Amino acid sequence: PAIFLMGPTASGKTSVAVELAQRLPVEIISVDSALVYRDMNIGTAKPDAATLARAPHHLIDIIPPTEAYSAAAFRRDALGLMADITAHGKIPLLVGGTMLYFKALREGLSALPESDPAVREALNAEIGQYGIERLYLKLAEVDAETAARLAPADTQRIQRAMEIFRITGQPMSALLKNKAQDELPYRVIPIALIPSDRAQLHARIAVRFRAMLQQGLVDELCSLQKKYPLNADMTSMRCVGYRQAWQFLDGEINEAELLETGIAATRQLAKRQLTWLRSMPGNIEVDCLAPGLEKIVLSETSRFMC
RNA sequence: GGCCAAGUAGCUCAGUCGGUAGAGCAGAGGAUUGAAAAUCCUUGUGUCGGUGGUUCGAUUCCGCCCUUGGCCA
Repeated sequence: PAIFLMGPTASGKTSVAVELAQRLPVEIISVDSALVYRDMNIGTAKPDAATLARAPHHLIDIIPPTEAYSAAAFRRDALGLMADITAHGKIPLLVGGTMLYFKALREGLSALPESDPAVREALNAEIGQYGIERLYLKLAEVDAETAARLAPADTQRIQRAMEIFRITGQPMSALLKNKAQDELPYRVIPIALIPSDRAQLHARIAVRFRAMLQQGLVDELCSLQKKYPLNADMTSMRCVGYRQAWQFLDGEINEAELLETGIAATRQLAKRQLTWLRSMPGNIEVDCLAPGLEKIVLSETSRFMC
């Protein structure tokens, strides 16, 4: 078996995972595109050292904020770890909020080329000079099917589709047709933490973001900027909280706006995560606001493992 | 106490030369294949502060009242 523990930001995933780790023969793998970054602790709500000592997490602090991770890299890393964990007679417990990673792990990815920094750079320059409209028209010439599927303003996906074409000489839509049927060799127990009351989740998010600012989120970003050659376009710096803190340091927004936009961005993240969860059938849903959440998840998990 | 300004969507505001109103943000729903905490798509009825008056018709014009700023006493 493999346990998937999925939930939006601020739903209490970590405390549930730690509780499970004390009661069951599991090993935790983080499924989170932000926790992979070293030295980004406050804004990512990374479990603290004491928690990590009690319940070690794989795939945390694995790359510097100057690098990029990906769904494919996650799938590769997670499969390797799951094999090791299983070989030692333990059960992998995958915990996190990056639903694309869960999906990639479970359903596999098509044989597409990985991103190429040089091509991406060239495309960025083109977009900067001529705008995304022109790139979209170019995409329509070489891959009408993908262009029809994408919104003309969806910069990131248009850029990726063009990147694939330039690297392989083939349209993305053609490559997607030979879908890799990588059946995940585990019996998945998918548990989704869903709040029964959105307003309560929002309240939690506000409290938590305020606390992050008090803990020194802005200072943390300053140290990051000193330690690494960062810029605002990097994946790590687009993370919720860091992006707004960067704008604050640049003087684009004031402190009140930092608080407001940071909280709003977190709420929007939670909403998108919930949309993902709704679109994934078969999840065992648990109300993350229920008292005794850890115990509920524990009993659900035990029930499905037998 | 007097004068001036403002009171319109959860917030910031626009607008209606009188025919019951619309942007941005927030919120909600959706998409999601190597950047995904990303990137997009869809979605706007609210006693137009209250109350009288003028009018076929008032959120719009007029009177009074209330609230909030500012200025003068």
